[in-house]
Amino acid sequence: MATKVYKALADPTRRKILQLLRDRDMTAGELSDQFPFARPTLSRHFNVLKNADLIQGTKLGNQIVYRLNVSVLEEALLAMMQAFKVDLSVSEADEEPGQS
Amino acid sequence: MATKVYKALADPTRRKILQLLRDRDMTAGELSDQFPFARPTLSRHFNVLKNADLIQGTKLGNQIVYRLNVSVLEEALLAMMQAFKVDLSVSEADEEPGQS
DNA sequence: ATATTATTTAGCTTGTTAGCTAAATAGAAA
DNA sequence: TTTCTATTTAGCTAACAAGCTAAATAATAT
Repeated sequence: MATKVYKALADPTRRKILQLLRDRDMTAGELSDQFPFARPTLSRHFNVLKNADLIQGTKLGNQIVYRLNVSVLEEALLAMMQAFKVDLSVSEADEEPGQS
Repeated sequence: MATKVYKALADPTRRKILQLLRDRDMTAGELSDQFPFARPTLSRHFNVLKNADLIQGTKLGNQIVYRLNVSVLEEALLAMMQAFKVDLSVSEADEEPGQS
């Protein structure tokens, strides 16, 4: 997975944007209203997320509707787990056999 | 989960350190030898990872042995998945019922 | 005590990031 | 066409991050 994704996730504002989009598509303005920052600031955050391919924007008349790229996010997290060899499977049936 | 962890993961050098420690504990020097950077640079990376509680260092005589905090890493990734409502469970048995 | 080795801390430099305001673009409404 | 609204782009500043070298610390070996 690209460093771009990790970098994109490193900012709390961007993480919250992703979480908001997890629930529904939102326009740039709607998203911006959730934050205490100026619009251009949010606009740049959108751009970072777009460059990481985590969201995509579609022009709809006057405004831009942003949508989460769910599959990209999922694959990113999966790749992360593989990179660190973290196994989050459910069953804990068998213990590692040790000398006892 | 704290922003510290996300920030710590945002740097490729630090990610590689974690991966190396995934296999075995290593001294600061051993780790440094894997990278084309000066020791003090690596030292600061160790510190960032320590502050995120992802690794821990133990003085052993002359040197410092770094060890991965596996459980912290695992919980971090789990929290990440929950934060983004990503479900990586195995079964894909049932499809979402759609109008057809 | 002195020197050697391993590591960190301090201080500097350069590049990046995240905030801001002002200006540009683009579509919708009048 | 003029105005209004939504959003982005441009350009600025301050803070942060990551690299470096030189110096400090701490343990080991001579």
